[in-house]
Order: sequence, then C-alpha cells, then structure tokens
Amino acid sequence: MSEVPALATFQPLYQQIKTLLMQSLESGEWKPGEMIPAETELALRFKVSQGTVRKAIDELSAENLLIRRQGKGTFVASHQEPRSAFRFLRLTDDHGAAIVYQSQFLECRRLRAPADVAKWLELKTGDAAIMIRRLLLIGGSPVVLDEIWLPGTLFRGLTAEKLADYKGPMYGLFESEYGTRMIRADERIKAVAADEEAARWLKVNPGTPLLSVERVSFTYQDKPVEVRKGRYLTTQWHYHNELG
Amino acid sequence: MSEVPALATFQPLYQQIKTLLMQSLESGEWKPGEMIPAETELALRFKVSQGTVRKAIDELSAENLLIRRQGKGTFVASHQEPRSAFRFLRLTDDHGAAIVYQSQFLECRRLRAPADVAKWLELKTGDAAIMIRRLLLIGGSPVVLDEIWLPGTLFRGLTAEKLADYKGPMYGLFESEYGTRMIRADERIKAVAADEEAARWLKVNPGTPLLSVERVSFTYQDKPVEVRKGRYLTTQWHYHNELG
DNA sequence: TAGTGGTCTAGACCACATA
DNA sequence: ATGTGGTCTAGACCACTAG
Repeated sequence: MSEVPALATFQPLYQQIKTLLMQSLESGEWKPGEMIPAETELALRFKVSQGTVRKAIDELSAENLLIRRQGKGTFVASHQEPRSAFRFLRLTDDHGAAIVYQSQFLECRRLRAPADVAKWLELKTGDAAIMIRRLLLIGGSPVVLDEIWLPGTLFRGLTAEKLADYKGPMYGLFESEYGTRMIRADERIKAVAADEEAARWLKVNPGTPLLSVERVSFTYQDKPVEVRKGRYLTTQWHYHNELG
Repeated sequence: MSEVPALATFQPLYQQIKTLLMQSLESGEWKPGEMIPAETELALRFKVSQGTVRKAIDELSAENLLIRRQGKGTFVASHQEPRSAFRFLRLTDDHGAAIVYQSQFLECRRLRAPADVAKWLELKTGDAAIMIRRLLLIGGSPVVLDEIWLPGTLFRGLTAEKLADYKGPMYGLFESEYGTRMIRADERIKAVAADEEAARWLKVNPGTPLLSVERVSFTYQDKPVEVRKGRYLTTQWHYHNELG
C-alpha cells in the first residue's frame, strides 16, 4: 500500500489564522491604535477554538504588531503611542539620563532614486523618490544627521511643511497619513570619519569619528519602504543593543 | 465581610515551573547539550498538566536557554553548538560572504580589577580579575581587537595556553571548563579614533575611525560575569542589527 | 513501533479594567 | 456586574525521529 506523503504545504491552523489576521491589519480593517475583536469573537468568526486564536495573537504580539492589555482588549500597535514611538531609535545617554528629541527638517525633495536606493527599495533607478534630510537634537545639541529615502508612489504630497507641523514621531505620520506602517528594520553600523557636511551640521571637526547607521525598513509582506542613512555623534551618547 | 486582598506576590504556575527549571539548569542537573526530561515526565514531577510545563519551556526556549527539537526532545542550549556558537558576534561581511573567524590570543593575565571593570562586574576595585587580549582575524586580516575582563574567582587557572588550545568559541570553553554560561549581554556602541595600539594590531593608521563595542555579559540571575571592550574595523564588514 | 514535541479542543476559573 | 485577556486542565490526535 502506498502512503499519502506528508505534504510540504502543511500549516498549523493557528498559522493560517495568523495570516488572516495580518491581512485584516494590512487592509486597514483594524487601524493602528484601534481594538480588534475579542478572542472569543474571532474564534467564532474563524470557527476554531479560542486557544487557537490565542496562539496566533500571541505571535503577532511578540512581533509587535498587536498589543495585549489585560482586562481591556487587544490593540493594533501604533508608532504614535509612547510605548513604541521611538522603538527603532537605539540612542541612549551614556549616563542613563532621559532623552528628549527635537527634529529639525533641513530638506524634503522629490527626486529620482539613485541606484543604491532603488536597489534597496526594489525600485528602478530613476523612479520617483522622496528625500528628506533632518537633524535630531538633544537638549539643543545636534546629535543625528539623517538622509531618508521613501518610494515616491507611497508618499505623494509629503512636504517639509507637513513634516515640521506634525506632532510626534515621523513613523506616526507615515502610518496615519500615508497608510504605511513600519514593522521591522535592518541596520548596518560602521565607524566613519565626518565629511564636511556632517561636520557642519553636527558642529564637529571634519574627520571626527561618527557612527554610520544605514537602515532599511519594511512594512507588511517584508516590503522595503524606507532607506535611511544616519550619522550619529557618539561622544555623549551611544547606540545600545541587547543580545539574547 | 472582608475580602482577601489580591496579593502582589501572585505568580502563575508556569512561571513557578520556569523558575524551577532554571534552578535545575543553573545547578547543572542538566548540562549544556544534554536532553532534559520529556514534558510529560516533568508534568508528573511537578504535578501540573503538560500544557503548563509546555508554556514554561516555551519561554525558556524563546530566551535561548533551551532548544526544542521535534521528535527528539528538549535540550540545554550550548555555545559549542554551531547554532549558537557566534550568537553574540554581530559582525557581517558587507557583501554577505560567509565569515570564518580565527582567534589570536595576545595576552592573558591575572590582575587587579580597575575601577570601571569592578563596577560592571560587581566586584571591589582591586579584586582579582583575568584580562585577556585577543585579535579576531577574517581570512588572515585582523578585524577585531578585544580586551576581555573576567572575575578571577570564577575562572581560576585560565591561561593563554588553554585559550589557544581550545577548539571552538571561547564561550564554549567558559561553559564546559568553568561552568559559567553566558546568557545575554548588553552592548554600547560608539565611533572612536584608533589609538596607537589598536592601529598597530589592526594594521591601520592611528586616527582611523573604529567601532567601539563595550559588552557586559550576564549568566543566570542576571549576574554580570564578563566585560569586553572591542575595537572593530568596519571598512569591509559591519555590525548588523535587526529591529523588531 | 515507540517516544518526543506540536497542535487543537472545550471548558472552568482567575485577574484586571471599567461602568 | 460585565467583558476582556490570562491561566490551567485533560485528553485526543498529528508530525517528526529513530531503532
């Protein structure tokens, strides 16, 4: 007798539920900050037990897509909430002092994507892109100089004015005004010497060692939607990382 | 009628089980690389359901203390296994090439802990400590210069010879020969200019920007057991980090 | 074939937040 | 008092590994 071979396509039920939940998130059925239906209700909708829904939500919660609050409900994570506002910025004061950032936007232009940016964003060289340059200040001192590239199609109408007017983190603006939510990012860190321009903005001598932080951010489906090239001044601050 | 107040000491059963499991790990009842008893057996031992044991193991597995292998069993994680051998080293080739490291030990001495090291290791200034200096090479080129400090009491008899003779990652030696297992670590990253000594070993000019990576590693109970000051040459390699 | 972890269920009850 | 997520159980069955 021939056996039915185990199909490579086997997927646990809770994984399928997880996929369905992610689709609802991506489609905007539940928006950032909103509460999603109760576990029991989702169990009814999907015709599975509560435990199965629970496991799916557990994973989405571990991936920072959902936030559980006992007694209240489960909510769609948002970059506008303090909990995850500066989740991607790993800069810390050397002595543990609280850090309050201030943004200063230097430039916001619509350009054609250069080759390296196009590659990271999975565009064609020359496609429309938006380039933002800004300075992050701590207590009035410039600390980070960022050059940010976004796909032009996703961020039509983004201007320096809108950036400057918005209260809260930039990723909060991106998710509420442009429907693009940053979920995860990869960073490549190097030590480099400050060039003339970075030196000018960061008020240091050219040649001063700076941290070069190149970030590619992804939204749902692992789609790259932002490239960011940062220069960090690390005399009084450092990039903090936890290894598990 | 007065109600019994909810005690602040409430702890879920699975958390208590988790603590018991960690105690068995710390005491060496199950050693790195060994298999721990089956879930059903642990459930019997602790007089709880399998699901409760399961949740405890789930968390320990997420923290990289245990490794589950379906069909085989659950094993104590070990720095000697390829999976977690270089888990704490985040250096990556710029073009994604595979990296093969080679260690060159420059120095291993028993000294009195300087103030800053003592503070991180929770020792008293002047307590016995071991200082190791070593070079990491990739394809024959020096890339990382490390200065490593360990508490003298935990690593009696550690010599340059033992370090050089050992095959495999240093943390593997620490866990098998000295019974100290590194579980997690904090890193502080800055950009600095190469001093004379770093420049000599890394074969660059003094003043070249280098990554300064200061690490404090912890074993069970969040006890600090290693301080490491690294200088990374990041011309052809970078420190890679994933933000979730 | 036997043993292990992995999935799924149904139901009971607890802890927390809010009205 | 009600609704939410959080815990715990007991049992059935599936998928993977190895002898």
